[in-house]
Amino acid sequence: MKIATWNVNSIRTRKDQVLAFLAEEAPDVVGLQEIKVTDDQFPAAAFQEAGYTPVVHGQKTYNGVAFLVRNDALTAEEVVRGFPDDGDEAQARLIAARFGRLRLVNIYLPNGSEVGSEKYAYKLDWMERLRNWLDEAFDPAEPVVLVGDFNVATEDRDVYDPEAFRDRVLFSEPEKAAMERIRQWGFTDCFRQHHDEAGLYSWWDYRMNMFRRGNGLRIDHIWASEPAAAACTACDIHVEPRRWERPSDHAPVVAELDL
DNA sequence: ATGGCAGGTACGACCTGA
Repeated sequence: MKIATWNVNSIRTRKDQVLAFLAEEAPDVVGLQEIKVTDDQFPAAAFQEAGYTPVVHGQKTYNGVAFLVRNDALTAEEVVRGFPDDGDEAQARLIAARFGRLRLVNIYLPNGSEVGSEKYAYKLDWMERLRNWLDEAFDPAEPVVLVGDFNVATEDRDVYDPEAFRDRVLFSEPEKAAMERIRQWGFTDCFRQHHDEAGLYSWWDYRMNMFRRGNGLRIDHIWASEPAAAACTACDIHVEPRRWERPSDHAPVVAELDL
């Protein structure tokens, strides 16, 4: 099973790029983040024509997550949109579904804005809620995969200038500790099963030619529970789409699982 | 210390991202 995750920074703007990615990679399922549309505004017909069914948890202007599910491979069952205690006004940042034996969770973790800000507190709280919900809803002895834009870089080798980011948002100690607590639910970072090098990134700021200069962060992740991690034969960041015209600032991450 | 680029909203200037 080929699983991908991609923060597209608007599905309407990135529709053709996502279609090109589907045509090239033929993933079985893709977790999208920052679709920035309500469910009814998602360009579903174009993806259906390409053989993929969108399963959407949308929101106007900000956030929004979705799966694209290859019709001839998988069907989404037991779809979950948001945390069980989310109110009607909640930000659309989580969608989960069962695909056969596999439970797949797709998240757009809050950015946090600035250490010490209200949004930063919201981020840390959201991470704690995620861990608590994982405890309630899933069993780490089963195949569970968590994908998405985590908005946290966990190690120095995932940051182009660790000293500049030290104690700043995306790389602060409380964020890393909250991330570690989620990992301890029972996850392994699929990417680090297959790559040890520093300097492999999934996001580059649009400004200051950061991509051309090779200055990025690895904040988009595919984490797997023990049985899913044991089945992971490859995990790679696809840098090419970041070179395309009008790119997302994030690159897709792709994992192959022998499930 | 700040803004730098990009998308959305709504059509002018601001909010958010990371």
